[in-house]
Parts: sequence; C-alpha cells; structure tokens
Amino acid sequence: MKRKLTLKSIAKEMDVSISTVSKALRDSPEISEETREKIKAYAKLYNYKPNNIALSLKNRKTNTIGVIIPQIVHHFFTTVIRGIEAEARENNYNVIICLSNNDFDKEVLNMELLANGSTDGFILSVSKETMQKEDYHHLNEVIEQGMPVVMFDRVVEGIPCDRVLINDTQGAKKGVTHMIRSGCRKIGIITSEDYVSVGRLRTEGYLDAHDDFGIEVDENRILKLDNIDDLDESAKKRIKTFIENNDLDGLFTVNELFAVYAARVIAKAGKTVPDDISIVCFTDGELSEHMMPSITAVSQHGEEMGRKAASILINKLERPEDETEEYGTSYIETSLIERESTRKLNR
Amino acid sequence: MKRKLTLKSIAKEMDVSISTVSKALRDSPEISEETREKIKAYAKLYNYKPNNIALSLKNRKTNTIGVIIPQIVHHFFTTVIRGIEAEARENNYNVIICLSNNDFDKEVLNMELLANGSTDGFILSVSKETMQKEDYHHLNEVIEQGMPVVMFDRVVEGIPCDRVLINDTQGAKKGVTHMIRSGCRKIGIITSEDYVSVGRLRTEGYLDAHDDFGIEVDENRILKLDNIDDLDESAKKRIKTFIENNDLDGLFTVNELFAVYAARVIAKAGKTVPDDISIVCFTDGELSEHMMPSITAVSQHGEEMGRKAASILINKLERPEDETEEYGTSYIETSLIERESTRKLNR
DNA sequence: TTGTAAGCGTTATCAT
DNA sequence: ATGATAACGCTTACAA
Repeated sequence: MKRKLTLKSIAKEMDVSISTVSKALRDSPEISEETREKIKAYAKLYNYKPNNIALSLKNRKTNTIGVIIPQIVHHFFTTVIRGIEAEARENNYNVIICLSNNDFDKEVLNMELLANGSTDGFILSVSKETMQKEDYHHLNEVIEQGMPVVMFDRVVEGIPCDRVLINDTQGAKKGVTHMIRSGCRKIGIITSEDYVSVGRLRTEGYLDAHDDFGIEVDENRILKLDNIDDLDESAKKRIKTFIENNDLDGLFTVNELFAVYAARVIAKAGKTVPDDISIVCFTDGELSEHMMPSITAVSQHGEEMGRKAASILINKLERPEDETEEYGTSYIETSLIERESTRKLNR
Repeated sequence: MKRKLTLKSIAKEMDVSISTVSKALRDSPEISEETREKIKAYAKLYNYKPNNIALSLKNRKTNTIGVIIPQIVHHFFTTVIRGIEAEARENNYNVIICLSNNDFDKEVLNMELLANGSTDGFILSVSKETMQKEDYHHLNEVIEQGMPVVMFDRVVEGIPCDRVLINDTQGAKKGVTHMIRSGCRKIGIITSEDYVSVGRLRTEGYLDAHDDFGIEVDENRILKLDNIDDLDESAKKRIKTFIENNDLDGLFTVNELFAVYAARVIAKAGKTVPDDISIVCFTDGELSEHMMPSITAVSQHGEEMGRKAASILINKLERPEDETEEYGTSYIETSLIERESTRKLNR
C-alpha cells in the first residue's frame, strides 16, 4: 500500500521546501522554470492530488452543496438531483445528498452534521414531519451561521432564504382545465391535507379551473389524504370508497401512485379510461408513462428546478458577503403531457 | 450573522487555554470538575459542535462512506442506499452519494474527488461504460492507497475488494422455474449482452431452469439488448418484433421496464396475461407492483444488500490494518413475489 | 489542574 | 528563486 502523496512527501523526495512545491504546482512565477517543471513532472508521474479536507479547512470553504430531501424514491427528486449535480459540476461544486425519510429528527441531524464544516450551503425540500411540527430551528440556525439555504418543492414560510417552486396551482389548473375542455363535468381530486403546501396549492388549482368555467364544485369530490408520499392501506381504502361513492367522469390526483391505484379501482368497477372517466396526475414519472393506459400528467420539470436551485445557491456563495440580503421565489413552469388517459381535444 | 463557535473562541471567552476547553468537552479527568462543568455549560448554551473538517484532517479519518452508483432512478438502488444509510448511521458513519450516470469519466471523477480526503472507503456498482471499457485503474488506485472498496450488484473480476451480490442466477432460475411449473413451455427471455454481469448471470439461470426440466431452449427465444438501464426506441422496436415473432407462453425479463413494455405489446396483440402468456421480471419495484395486471417479480432485497455492503466496509475500516487481507463475496438471496402476471401453482 | 506545542495538508505572507 | 512561518480547528503528548 503506497501512502498518498502530500506536498511534504514530495518536498522531501525532491529536496526542496514544502512551499516551493506548493508554489511550483500552482504555477507561481516565483519558482524557476526548471524546478517548476521538475516538480510538476514528478507530481504528475505519481498522480498527486491535493487533499480536499486540508483545502477546506484552510479556505473555510468546502465547495460542496448539501442536498436534503425527504425521499429519493420519487422519480421527481431524482430529476431534481440530476439538475443540481449538473449545475454544481459546471461551477466546480460537489454535491452531498442526505435523505430525511420524511423524518424530522433525521432532517435536523443531517443538517447539523453537514453544517459542521462539510458544506457551504443547503438545498432542501422539508420533510412532512417538519411541516407538521412547524419547528424550523435547524434551518434558522444554519442561516444564522451564514450558510445560505434554498428550499424547493416543499417550502415553508418565514425562513430567510430563497425558494424555487413549481407553479403548483397553475399546473393543477392546466390538468383540470384539460379535462373540462374535453367534456368532463364531474371531476374528482385526490390531494393532501392543507398543511402540505403542494397539496394545498394543487387543490387551489383544481378549484380555480372550475371557477373559470363557472362549474360548481361538489365538496364530496375532494379527497384529502394525510400521507401523500406512499400508498398505504388506509389510503387505498379511502381511495376505493371515494371512487365508488362518486359518479365521476374525471379524476385529478396530486401524485402518480394515487392515479395508478384509482385506475385499478376504476377498472374493477368495470369502467374504462378515458371513455368513462379521464385521469390526470401530477408528476411525470415512470408509472404514468408505462401504465396501460398511460396517464396524462403534469410534468414538474425537476431537472430545471434542480439547476435553478443550485444556480441560486452558488450565486449566493460566490458573492461577497456584504451585499444586501434579498430573498426571492422562482417559479418553474409545468407542462401537460397528454397520454392515453384523457380524451383528445378538438382544436 | 454569528460566527460559528470554535474551541479558540470559547477559550478566549472563558479565559482558559484551548486545550483546557478541548479536554473539558471530552470529559477528561485532567480538568477540575468545576471548570469542566463551566465550560460544558457554556458550550451547550451556545450550541458548540466540533468542526468535522478539522477532525477529519487531524484523525486522517472522515467516518464517511462514498457510494457511487450508476443511476439513482432505479428503485433498487434506492433501497440499497437506504440499507447503507441505516447501517452507516448505526455505526456513526456518514454517507456521500455520487451518481455516475453510467458514464465512465464521471465514475472516475467522482472517485478521485472523494478519494482526496472526503471518504474512508467506497461502496460502488460499476457503470456500464466501465464494464465495456474494462478500465479499472481508478478502482485499483484507491485500493492501492489503502481505501477499502466493496462492490455490489454490478461487479467486475480481478479487483482486490469485497463483493456483495444477489444470487442472480438463482433468482432468474426461481422465476423461470415458477413459469415452467405452471405449465409454460415456450418461455422467452429479454436480457442484456453478456458483458453486463447481471444480464449474463440471469441468462444462465434461465438456461439452468430449462435444463432441470429437460426442456430444450430455442435460441430465438433469447433477446439480448445492450442497454439494460433504459427503454429507448431501439429497445422498444426489438422487443416488439421479438414478441411478435415468437409464439411464447411465458416471458422472463431482467428488469421491470422491459416487462412493462412487453406487456403493452402483448396486450396490443390481443393476448392476455397470464392466460395466454405469463410474465416474470427481475427487480421488485413500483412498476411491477402497480401495473395491471401486476407483475410477478424476483425481489432483490436491496436494503439487505446495502446493509451487508456497509457492514463489510465498516468492518474493514475499523479493523487494524495489519490483519491479513482477505476478500470475499457475499450473496443475498432473492425471493419470488407472486402477482397477477403468472398462474397460480397447485401445490 | 492547566497550559504549551506539534501536527494533520494546505496556502499566503514575509524573510533570505 | 527558495524557504520559514503562521494559520485553518482540533487533539494530545508533554511541561509547568
């Protein structure tokens, strides 16, 4: 096992001082052409790479972005990460990903961990539990210490940080409007309780769309589940009775899983999609794409979102501290991906 | 913005030396009860946390595991990560995840980056491109430098490291055997070219199962695609003609995506699953669970795999260096999850 | 019981 | 043109 090369070991080997080596490798004009080339050749030969940890300590800068997300399972988060990574790499930043599993304690733990020297800033989507508790001390703490934070997707109010959101309301509105235009008049929605921001906003979009067409909304056609991340038994049961007890001709769901399960219930009831009932879901993932019939979806453009979040964060990090602190909210537009679960519009 | 507390700042504030603070916080008996309590109280009040970077540099140990995987998109990798994280946390290790996107250069880059002080060891599944190139210099390099490596799922031979595999051959055999037992005699397989280890092994299992029952295998019933990670247009086309040109009564695929697309082709051809043709796929993910009909799958037990890989790695990391180096391969058993795409067996 | 100093691997400043 | 030294934040012999 050969030990990793350090400036020290190179210096010793070549019989010069550590600082000479350092300068030579950084192409300092202080060092003579000759020694410079000699040292660089040696370093290259033995594949010297500076120790990142030492650099971080020295520079008080890690060039690393910490990403904290509830669950990686979701295709959406995957695409966001891809965007973050791409943007980060282009700007010479690294990315550390931590999963909170929708668990408040884990979110806090991860942040504290990364905040202790491992990252320069954070990109996060807060966990469901955190939203319920409304305890944001961990966020405020890192911000107090000068680490910028960018929240995306699941954001909370009252924190001094930037935000990147998809236009949830508008996205839902697009989806529901599409169904109304195609003739649906009894559209149901499966969404989350209002404390989850994305659920609340998407419900709003659903209402807006109806409003625009002057269609009255039947409260019975709104199903609010408390767990929007998985499809557990209780959710299944509630979706089943919801579908069975409502004579719907359209259904909007805030995620793929609900749509897929609803499709199953609908099929069992002997109805067909989209002839008897249309379906549109939020999030464009693998499920909606591959189901039979495939499901029309509101695409969240996760990659773009990730890029945006990273670019905002990096900007803050590179900027001299003294500039006036201003926080903004950026919106990423959604787009409707028409598939087999909705009727074609005549335009 | 309050600057983060350091030993130095505490020392200054409390008018003692840095080492006194350090010792007090680490409960050294050298320090008097009184000062110790005083210092600890102060640290607690102002929420002192040691700087990880400094600790890493000092200890030449980061307590961090680097995980490098081709794509996080796959539900399987998600579960593996969960396992790694769980095991790591229990042993006081952190996890850094990097995606290679199946790209050789990115795999190399990520490893070099993390190897320069950020991690103590690696857990990785090598990218497709790396397998094709058969260029493993980056792996050998980090191992040379004394960083242990554990490969999982997609492994290559000839590298001095531990391996965690699922029993691919046996898993495929289980799936195919199940179909044979249920009466299928013309079973096709959609797999990968042999240079992807998992594809090769699963093809073997397919052959083994036939062998056991003395059924001859028709070469035409084996479709080897080169990209096993996505379902691109060329793959779709080849699957389509494969299904159409073979009169199959059973189909085994090495991933979910292929099974799902095949199901679509089968449905279009007017055949039904499982009455006309049974389907079993490798990997137990969201797709196979939610499709209609749901697809019988060989579950890979990713979480267990992740735990195992992490535990092996941590073990190596904690063990005194001088012990004899021995590398082993652990196998994770698969299990068959029966769903709607196969006929029930009478037992 | 407390403090001093060296060292982890770098870089930057200031000698020589 | 080259080298010594201090510093980043921490731990730990070793002195006092």
